[in-house]
Amino acid sequence: MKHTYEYPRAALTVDCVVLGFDGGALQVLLIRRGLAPFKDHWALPGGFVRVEETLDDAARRELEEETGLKDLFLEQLYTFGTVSRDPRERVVSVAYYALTKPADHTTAASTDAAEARWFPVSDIPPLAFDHAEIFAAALTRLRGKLTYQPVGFELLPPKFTLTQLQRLYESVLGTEIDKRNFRKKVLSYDLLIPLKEQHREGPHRPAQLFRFDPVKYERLKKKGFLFEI
Amino acid sequence: MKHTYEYPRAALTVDCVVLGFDGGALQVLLIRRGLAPFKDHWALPGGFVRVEETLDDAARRELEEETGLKDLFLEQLYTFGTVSRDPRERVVSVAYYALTKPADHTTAASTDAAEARWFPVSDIPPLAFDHAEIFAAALTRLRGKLTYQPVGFELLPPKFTLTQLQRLYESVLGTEIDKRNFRKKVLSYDLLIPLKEQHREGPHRPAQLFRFDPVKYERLKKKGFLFEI
DNA sequence: TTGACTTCGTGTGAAAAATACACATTACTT
DNA sequence: AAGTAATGTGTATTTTTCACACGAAGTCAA
Repeated sequence: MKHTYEYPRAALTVDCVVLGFDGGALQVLLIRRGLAPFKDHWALPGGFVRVEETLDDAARRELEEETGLKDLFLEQLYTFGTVSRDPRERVVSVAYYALTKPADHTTAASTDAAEARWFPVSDIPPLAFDHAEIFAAALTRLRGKLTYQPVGFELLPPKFTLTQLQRLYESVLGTEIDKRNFRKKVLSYDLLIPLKEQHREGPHRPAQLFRFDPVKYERLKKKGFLFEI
Repeated sequence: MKHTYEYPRAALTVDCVVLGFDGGALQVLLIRRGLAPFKDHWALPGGFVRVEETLDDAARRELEEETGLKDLFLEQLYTFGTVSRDPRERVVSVAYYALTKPADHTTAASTDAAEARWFPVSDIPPLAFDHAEIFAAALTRLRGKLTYQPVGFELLPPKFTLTQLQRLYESVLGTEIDKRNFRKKVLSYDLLIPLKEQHREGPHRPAQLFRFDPVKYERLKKKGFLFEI
């Protein structure tokens, strides 16, 4: 069936920058394109927006179809509308970025329709279309967001140690942070709940596990609270 | 001429939230719709994106066509893609927000194709489509941006007094700021150049005029500088 | 069992930044 | 010349940020 309009229309797509943290470095999930243009190049997962679904729905659908990931933190980033960003025709892409917890990673790896792979953000291959630009925007956004909103927890498992949290901040922001000052600060917000469990690993003192308290955060946010590191 | 595609496509529009400051309150520029749907309702200026122009270009073109404003600070805000936001058909709108200096205001008033009017943001009429939501997003963005980037100058004339700048911050952020502390802080950034002129008005001491130094700001920004109030 | 090793967990003092606060100055008006 | 109205300025206090070192708890191997 054909669809006809009085004026030419751009095609509308969504593209997702999926970020994860493996404990050491920030990673991004890329898929290898099976079709032209940019066949066999690495690209961000994404695809066309259907006419009866919202943009958010489209992003979640494409993400699940192409990577198997679902129920993750997802936020609109920016809309890219350069005229020739797609060599075939005018395509406007609404970019999203998503944050995944390590538990989700395996899910992603298993559901391999097209090839999907994690790359450390410091070392990614050339990307199709203007995806390098979109990726850079996502990274900038994450860095900005991390310093004034508690999104870091989206990248960690539900139970985590303060050292893991600090490593995450250090590796995303590219800075070194003093351990005592960092702990003092994050604990002062009273948003981390110490669990009865400890994290044992290696021949050394085990670490206290915490979980994030999103309910308390929502309450604080309504009063105009900012989570700053 | 007709344009046919294999799958149905959403129409793509831009909408602009144009904000101005008249010295007392923040204002938004609205136009009255001449056509259905929402005929005679107030709405944000905007219109369809042409297939051969970028999103930014479309926003600037529509703004000039509908309000006569050009060369203003313009930034993409968010893309609104709810399925039924337009009762006619699927329309996805890329929203922008723009900041105007008072000098531009008159230009806007004169170029009256459709009726355009400034409204204080605290008292706007019911808006067409989901424009109230877009407007709210723009206001939130401006408030956020004002506190960590020097965008306030985009809302003031090229030469302004520190009191005018303070009034702007107070009225956008909805807070009262101590005069001495405010002046100390903004001057400490060394981004305001005192002019040889003074602003005389009324039976009282005249005020020193300043202008913003965007060149110095760009230099500082590259070194990772944040303008915080 | 003891000592070596490794990461965890904690407090204080100094420096910098944010905040609270009041009055003389300058011009215009009558 | 006196009244009025907004401009312009400094200091003391509190809060926040920053720099910095060592004992505790566990594993492993001799």
